Parts: sequence; structure tokens; C-alpha cells
Amino acid sequence: MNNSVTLRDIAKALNISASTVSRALTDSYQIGPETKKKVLAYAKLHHYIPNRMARGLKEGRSRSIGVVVCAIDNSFVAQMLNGIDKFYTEQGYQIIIMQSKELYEQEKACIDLLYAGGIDGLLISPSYQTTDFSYLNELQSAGLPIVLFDRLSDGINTHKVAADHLKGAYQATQHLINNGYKAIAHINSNTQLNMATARFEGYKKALTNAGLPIKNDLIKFFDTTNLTVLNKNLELAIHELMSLKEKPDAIFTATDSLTIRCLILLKQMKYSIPKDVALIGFSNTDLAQALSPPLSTINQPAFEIGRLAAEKLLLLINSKNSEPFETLLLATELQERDSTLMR
Amino acid sequence: MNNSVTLRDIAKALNISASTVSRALTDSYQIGPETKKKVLAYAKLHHYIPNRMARGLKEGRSRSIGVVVCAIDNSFVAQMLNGIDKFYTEQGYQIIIMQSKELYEQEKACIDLLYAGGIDGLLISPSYQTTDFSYLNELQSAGLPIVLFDRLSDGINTHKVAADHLKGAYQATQHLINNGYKAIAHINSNTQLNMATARFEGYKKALTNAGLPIKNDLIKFFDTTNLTVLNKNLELAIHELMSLKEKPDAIFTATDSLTIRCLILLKQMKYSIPKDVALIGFSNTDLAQALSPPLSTINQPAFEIGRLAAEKLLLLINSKNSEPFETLLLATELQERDSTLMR
DNA sequence: AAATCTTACTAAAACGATTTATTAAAATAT
DNA sequence: ATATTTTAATAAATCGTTTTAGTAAGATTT
Repeated sequence: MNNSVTLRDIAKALNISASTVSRALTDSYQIGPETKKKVLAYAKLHHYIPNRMARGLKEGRSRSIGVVVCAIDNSFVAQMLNGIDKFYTEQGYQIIIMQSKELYEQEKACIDLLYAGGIDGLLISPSYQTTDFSYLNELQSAGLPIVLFDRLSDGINTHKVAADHLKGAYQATQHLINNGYKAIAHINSNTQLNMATARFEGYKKALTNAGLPIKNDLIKFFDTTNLTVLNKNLELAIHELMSLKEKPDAIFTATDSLTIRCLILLKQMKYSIPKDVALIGFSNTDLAQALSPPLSTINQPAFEIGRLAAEKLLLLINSKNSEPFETLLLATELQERDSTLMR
Repeated sequence: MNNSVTLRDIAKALNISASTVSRALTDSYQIGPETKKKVLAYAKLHHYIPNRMARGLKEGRSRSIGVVVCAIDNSFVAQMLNGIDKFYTEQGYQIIIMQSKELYEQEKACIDLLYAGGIDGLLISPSYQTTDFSYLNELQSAGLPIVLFDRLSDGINTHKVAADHLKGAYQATQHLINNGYKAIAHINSNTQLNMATARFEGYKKALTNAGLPIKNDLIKFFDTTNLTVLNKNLELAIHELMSLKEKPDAIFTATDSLTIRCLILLKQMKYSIPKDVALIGFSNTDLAQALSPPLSTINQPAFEIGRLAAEKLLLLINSKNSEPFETLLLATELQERDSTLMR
């Protein structure tokens, strides 16, 4: 902690009371203009910084926000965090980031720690494992403002901000159909979160609208929690898909890590993309264009999701009058590249 | 803030004093065993959580650590943050991450905010622009424990943790030489930080040791602060290099973003890698194998750098006896892939 | 000129935990 | 039986800020 000047130091030096100094610094009407000037000048000269702990204790809040994400070293997450960070830095709030690593128990542990740390609000993108939201509901009832972002659920009623997963998936599938692909496989996470089902819905809707059949043996769901297990299962699945009598001519992958892993596996298995099979997926990496082949992607407005969620939470914190909760779904963007070239 | 149980609530409920409760919870010898048992039971039952602000105020510290990095949405940085976060979560500390965006002024602003927020220590990876360390020296003199990580400088005397840039660069260059490349270009950032010069030194040392000449027209330094400007200059430079009479048969790029940008530009200009020119660089992306061609890289132990720096800082915070400052240089790892295939 | 209202300030309490100094009671030593 | 030590507790101060409740002195009203 900094051993800096305190209110009392200023008060003593100027021969006035601490309360006067406090009021002068907040430009209160109760303080005369010359006194204000004196105090401000002294405070500036001696680099007075109000003690965050003392203020927090008195005001009953910490001006810090807890943020729980699956992992910090994931480029999409990092982009969202960037948006969150930018907003709160502007607002004089601190953020405390914690990682669930896609584990429900660890997520609870993170939230406990954050709550114990005295956060003013919680921003959470739930883990893939999370199905039980009673925990969050309890905290909400206890008065903790909570906003869900990126990964939504009906398990809790509050503000929610995410990409429009259904439309994004529709966009991707539609794009494949437009480019002449007809047997489109779908690879998704088996999480209970809305995200996965919404993306699956978008896929089915695009197929149906184009008059194409929905074939169950082209649809695969995986436990994406354990990465080594996932990689094995994925390899098996791709093998299975490509050995089908009516094998897919395109794959739509529903998450960032699935997309990248599929690309790597397909290359390892010496399939040519898009000649043997086209590939498109949700992915926010700026390296998509440098991949081989350059990868068509559905991009989510990561920064914007973070920023809007942060705004919503601050609103929630500052207004005790409960406005109705909103769900914001932001548009995704299709990036056409070589991995889905026209048939 | 949570409206939870306080020490006084417990005291009142059990008809004892607040100080007794406090002591019982810290297992003080001054409290009898039954009293301790009673207090602990009550505290557990009612989910007592000590108020962080109150404790911080009393103890004169916040148990929070400031971390300043160039940008959070950079995969290498995110990996280091992961290491830092893991350690401090275990230790019951919070971290507050701020971004300099490679700008000296913004870096100062971040540090100001963190200092004002009452951090117990500062972990900093300076921006490329930073040449003046007097600011950090002042804070250090004012009693703030500081540890430098990832990007080091002689501008301040303290604990420092980073990859061994010189050896890493030597490793890369040596690898190219071993694989039959002779005209090796070097592209680097023009920052004043040790990192850049160390990598340049490693490059020169490897050439010299192999009896190869150091040619100035194969060596380029860039302002890596502004990305759009950088991209233009880089394009020009590659053009220039490849138009030389004695053009390079390999390029060693000294930073993550330079490596990726060069790869993209070379592909755009239709150069074949490694046939026309080989490419190796510092880069920590796990997508290296999925790039086209799979990219040979020098990997830094990012997680470990973060973790060790965090440990060093906590040591500094907790021990007021000043041990001598250490500089830890961690070994890098060569990942051989197709972009540097044997000639 | 007395009563009321502003203006500009201050003293003291409060926030919740820790800690120093104190004390009463019990146990041990002389 | 008295002196001394140990044990187990407590009251009160403290950290640095904000805020409630006052209070003089001067200005304004009646």
C-alpha cells in the first residue's frame, strides 16, 4: 500500500478540519471558494490519493467487479476482456478476472472468492459444465448484481449479452449452401448452455429453409471439457464422417476450439480443404487468414459483447430501481475465405 | 458489496467481545478452546467472510497486485497472465490487469491508477515506447515493490524474469544455419528494451560462430507501435529484401507479431515458404502447426515467466529485508516445423 | 433591534477488522 | 497465606474516509 498523504495530513497542514478537506475535494456547497482553492492546490502538490480501502469501507463498496471466464488465454475471451477492461478503466472501477477452466466446481470457488473479496457486481460467462444456476440465483437474491455474457442460460433472470448464435449458425450454413455444398456436417459441444442449442437450431433452420434434409449421422456432439479426450473423440468422429457412404462435403463447427482442432486434424489426415471437404466455424482468431487454407469464419463482436455487458452491470449496480432485464444479441459477421470456396 | 455477517454480529450473538471473535478466528493462544469452537461453528454456519476493505485499511495493504502489460488480447501475454493469475489465486491475492497498448503515456496512467488503487506490488512488462524508468524508480523509492517481467531493462534495479532472448535468437539462427541457410535476414523491433538488443545479439553471435558475415542490408528494425504503419513498412521492407542481388534465403523475425505479419505478407506476395525463403520467429501461438506452412518457432515459457515473476514479487512484498535482486532468464524451446525445412 | 436564515466551517460517529493495553480470575510458587 | 504467574477475556484505539449533527458569525428579514 502507498504510504501517501491522508486527508488528516492536509487538514493539519492547512489548519482546518478533515471533514472540510473531504468536502472541499468533492466540491461541496458547504465550503467557501478560497478554502476549496487552498485544499485543491495542496492536494495536487502533494499528490493526495484517497485511500481506496477507507473509502470502500465507508461507502460499503469496493469499486471492483468480478469477472469469471473459462480461460484467459483464449483469444476470443481475451478480446471480450479487453472490452470489459476498457469500459471499467474509464469508469474508475477495477476488474478481478478469474478462470473456471470449464469446471463447475472451480467456477463456484471463483465466485466464492470474488464475493468474499467484496465485489460490487459479477460478470460471468458460465463454464460448459454449468447446468445448475441456483448458486448464482442465491447470490442475486442476496443483493449481488449479476450480468451473464457470451454464454447465456435461462437458469437465471438478469441482463444478458451475447452474440446472436442462432443467426450466426444460420449465416454459416446458408453460406455453405449458397456455395454449392449439400451434405453439411455439424460438430458441436454437448454443453447445456443456450449457445450450443442456438447454434444447432440455426444450422437446422438453414437446412430446412433450403429444402435440405437433416441427417443425424452428420451431427456430432462432444464433451469439450477435457481437451485430450476431445482430440481423440474428434479424430474418431472425423474418420467416421469421412467413411460414410454419403459423406459430408462440408463441416460447420460450432465453437472456436472445435474449428481449429478440426482444421488441424483434417490436415493431418491429408484431406484437402475445401476440395475433399469445406470447413467453416465460429472462430475469432485474427490468424484465420494465415491458416492453411485461409479459414472462413463466423466472427463474434467480442469487444462489443464485453463492453456492453460491463455497461449493463454498472447500470444495475447504480440504479436500485429494478428496470426490466434485457437480453442483447449482437450480430455476427461472416468472413469468406478459401476453406469454403464455391464448388 | 456483500451485506454479510460481521465480527460484531458474531460477538453479539455469542455474548462475547468482537476482539475475542477476531482472535478466535485466527486461532490465537489467548482464547480458550471451547470459545474457539463456538466461534468457529457460528462463523461457518452463518458464512462469515472478513470484510476485505476493513482488513485492508487496518493492515495497510490491499492484497491486490497491479499487472501492466501491452495488451491482454495477445496470446503470449494471456499465457503469462494465466501463470500470474494461478499463483495469486492460490495465495489469496487479487490481480488488477491494465493495458499500456505500447504507449508510454498510457503506461504511466495505468500505473498511477494502480498506485492510487492501493496495490501492494507491481508486476510490469514495459511498453515498447518506454525508455524512461525514472517514474518506476520513484515509485520504488516510495516503497512500492516492483518486479519486471518478459521485457527487461537496466533502467531499474529489481527482480526481473524473462525468457533468455539471446539464447533463443541464437537457437533460431543456428537452426537455420544447420538446415543449410546462409543468407539470413533479421527483422526486429526498434524498441530500446533489452529484449530487442538481446535477440539481435543472439542472431549476430550465431552468424559469427558459423563464420558467416553480418550484412547490414539484411537487417531491419521497425517501429512496432503503430500496427497499420508497421504493416506498410514491413511490406516495403520484404519487397526490398527480396529484390536484393544477394537476397536472403531465410528470415528470422524477433517478435510474435512480426513473425505472423511476415508470414501473411510473404504469402500475399506469393513467395513459397521455405522454397523461396525460410521463416522462423519468436511466437507462442498454438496455431503455429495449423498455419501454412506449419511455422517453426522459438517458444517462450510464458506461463512459467508469469508464475515466477509473481512469486518473486510476493517475496519482495513479504520480506522487508532486502535480499540482492535477481534476474531469471528462462530457456526457450525450438519448434521445428515445415517453414524451415532442410535446404 | 430582535428573530430568522445563510454561509462556512467543525466535532464526532461510523464503516469492520486488528491490536495494544488492561483486567479479573484461576493456577502456581514461595 | 501471600506473592507471582498464567489464562482468558475485554475495552478502546486505530486505519482513512464520509457524513450527520452541530455551531458560531454574518447577512437578511420583520
